[in-house]
Amino acid sequence: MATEKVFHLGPVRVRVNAAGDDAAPRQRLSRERIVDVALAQMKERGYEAVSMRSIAKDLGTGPASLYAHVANKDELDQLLIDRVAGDFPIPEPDPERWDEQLKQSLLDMLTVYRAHPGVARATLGMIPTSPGAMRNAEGVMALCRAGGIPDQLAAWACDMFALYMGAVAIEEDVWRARAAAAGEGGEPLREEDMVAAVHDVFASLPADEFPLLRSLASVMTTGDADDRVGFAVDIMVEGLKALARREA
Amino acid sequence: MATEKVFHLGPVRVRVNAAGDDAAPRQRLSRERIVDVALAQMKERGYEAVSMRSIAKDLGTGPASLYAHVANKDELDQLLIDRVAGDFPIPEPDPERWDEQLKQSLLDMLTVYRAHPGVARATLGMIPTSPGAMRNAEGVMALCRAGGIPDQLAAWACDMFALYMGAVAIEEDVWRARAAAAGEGGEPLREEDMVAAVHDVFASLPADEFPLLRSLASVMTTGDADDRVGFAVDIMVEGLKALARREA
DNA sequence: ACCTGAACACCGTTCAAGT
DNA sequence: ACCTGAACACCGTTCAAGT
Repeated sequence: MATEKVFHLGPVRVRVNAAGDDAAPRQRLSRERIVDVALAQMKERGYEAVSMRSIAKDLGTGPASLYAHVANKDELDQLLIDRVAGDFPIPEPDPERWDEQLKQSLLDMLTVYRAHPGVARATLGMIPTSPGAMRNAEGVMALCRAGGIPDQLAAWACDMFALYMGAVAIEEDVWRARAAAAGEGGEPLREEDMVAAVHDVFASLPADEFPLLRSLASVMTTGDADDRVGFAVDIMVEGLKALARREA
Repeated sequence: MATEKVFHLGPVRVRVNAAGDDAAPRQRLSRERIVDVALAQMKERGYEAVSMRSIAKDLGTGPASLYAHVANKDELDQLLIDRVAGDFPIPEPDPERWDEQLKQSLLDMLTVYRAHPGVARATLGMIPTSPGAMRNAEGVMALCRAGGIPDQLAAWACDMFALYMGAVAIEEDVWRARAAAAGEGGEPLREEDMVAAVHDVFASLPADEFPLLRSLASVMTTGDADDRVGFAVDIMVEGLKALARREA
């Protein structure tokens, strides 16, 4: 509609992205702009809220227009992953402290996911062939080599690491979305309230059938997300070392 | 419509579930029957394919009718989990072989999920307060106690185990759904073909940026689902033992 | 109390038509 | 080649009305 050839319409030159545009900046569409909008919407309102239609609306067009640039929503999800996975940092392996480096790499994965809420959900069931995911896997394999981990163990560990860290990110995402949805018609529910609620569920379990959970209610609900993830990362890396020792 | 009071309509007694009914057995609705149909549909066609509407159709009614028995789809998902989680077997802890028992328990979780395809998807982001999940957690805690694992480690391990095993089940589910969808208009794609495809992706990576993945293409794609899960279970339990030793 | 039809506000995707 | 409007076949949920 608005082409670049329209000049001299009045006293001022018409600019395509004039500030008065009602949230519909008419540039040419592109995969890049579609991905930009999708990521922005996910960050703002969560994975579920992003649709072909919502993206199109923010771009000032209809959903059909997107299909000239992406085959379908699966491909769009793949593009989001590609974009985000490029942020994974990979360290130079140091045989003296490869295990600490590996733990840090895993935590970095989560940091990247957290910086792009919603994207982790798109990874479920995707075979991770994106360049970013590949670089990450190459980095993990290199660290394992530096630590003398047999290749087969390292390969399977790669798979496990990606699946677990992705699952954590997805779970956090679902939680955030739920909390936001609950807060839509009132104040958003606070994390400590939910923890307290879970604690009470444990504490009020029947003592005969659930003696441990009941008496350990506090222990079961101790620690925040970072504590739990830190523990899981420890378990995975220490477990990997233990298996490698056993194999040798 | 069809009530139990309709007798003597002809030579034979009218039975509510007469074989001639066109897939619409009109009994009274109930949470139980709704859950039955939902599970059956998930097993048949995967999580994505079951909706309030598809369930209602199989029950011979409209979607609105379901809302007299379940508050919404989230609650229905919770009911599915409750039903399935009841199948988790829990062993009597034996301090001599608690670790092997724990590994078996984790594999059992996956077996139950596999017997009810789609249900694992419903667990994402649910706080596992269902009786079945509770029994499972109690069982894991008891095994950890038998193994002398400190309570706090055991509690966090519970969380990690559930998240990882759920993630595996979900991933398998997504894969199955994708394979089935691809096979809708042709032959369903075989597992070995997909593995071969992934192998080729690794093998054709640029050698300068991905030396390890490229040369280890075979190692990266070795092993079936059970190999990978068995390895992960080993890592988690051995890692837990290692952390417990370090703490002592 | 339980069930229903019709409606509301959404989806992803396709397709003929426009420029 | 790129974009569009309109349509198709779906969603979850609500609500007034029926029995």
